[in-house]
Amino acid sequence: MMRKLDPPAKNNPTNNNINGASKLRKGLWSPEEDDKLMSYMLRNGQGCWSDVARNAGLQRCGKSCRLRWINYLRPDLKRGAFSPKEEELIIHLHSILGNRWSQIAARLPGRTDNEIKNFWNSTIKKRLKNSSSPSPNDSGSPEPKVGMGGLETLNEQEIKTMCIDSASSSSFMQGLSISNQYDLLPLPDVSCGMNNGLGTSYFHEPTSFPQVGFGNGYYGSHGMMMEGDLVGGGGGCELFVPPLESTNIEESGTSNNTTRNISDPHHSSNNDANKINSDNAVGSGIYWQGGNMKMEEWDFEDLMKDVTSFPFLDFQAE
DNA sequence: AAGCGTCTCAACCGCGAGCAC
DNA sequence: TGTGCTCGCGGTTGAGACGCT
Repeated sequence: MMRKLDPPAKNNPTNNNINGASKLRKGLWSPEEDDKLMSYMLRNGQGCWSDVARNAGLQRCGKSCRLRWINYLRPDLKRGAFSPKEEELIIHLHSILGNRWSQIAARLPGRTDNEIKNFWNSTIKKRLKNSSSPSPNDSGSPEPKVGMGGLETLNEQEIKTMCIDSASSSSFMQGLSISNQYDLLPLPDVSCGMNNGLGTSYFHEPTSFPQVGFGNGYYGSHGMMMEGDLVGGGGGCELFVPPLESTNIEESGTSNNTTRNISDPHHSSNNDANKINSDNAVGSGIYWQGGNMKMEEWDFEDLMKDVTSFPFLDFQAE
């Protein structure tokens, strides 16, 4: 459902202050603002959001720009209703993760945490409430419970495919960020994703993102950096299974202190770019979903250990 | 057609974490 | 160590769409 733009000065009093340097706009975004933000992001990629707001000529706070980009403008966003499979996956992931919407969104291609949160609160929550089996986790506690989401209707391959899609989608910003920061560098080699047989299932929507290379999102100085298991045969990168955030960094890499969030402007929007690449080139670096690697690895991993009936979890960190 | 209640979802708010100085 | 800045997250709000009477 698309909203109309705010009527002038009704619910958006700051509209009248659009020319006031100290007054920031609030409320719905106009198409012009969207254009500004979109073109800025396409040209420059993600950096410090307050700089984005300033440099793009927007009378918005950086936070608002970030939200708008992430939830609406990002080219890899999928639009439209949730498919039954997505729904099932959401239910299941929620049963594991609780209200960790960003974690759930990381596993759904082209979906945002906000979108999933809204969907849950408006649709699933109600449905589960009305059904005979109440929500397993309405309280938000990540208490592991399995088998209530009907996920058994998904076969293993379907689930894996969904997660693969998720990997490409959720790591979009990394590719964007890096390619921007490395303006002087060649575009990341995304041949793995784009030219090497990953096919349409990898990219839900063909992107029209001209200058920004992204694919699997795991880039290193030699083209890509991947963490997780490659499954399937031939072609090298035919299927990429993203690691769950619970992946144990120490176990996966050769170093436990080289992990860096490359989408983090504090780390990546400066001349360290090359250093990041070289420091973390293939073999040691693990980049996954904007630095969420640290996110409560302990408890999520514990939780995941308890979940045995969910096929796609088989490929989680060992 | 009008009124009203419900639903959806974009956007805001507040908080905590990480980082630089 | 303290302070300030920025980011990211989850919770909440509220306008508009929708459906029912």
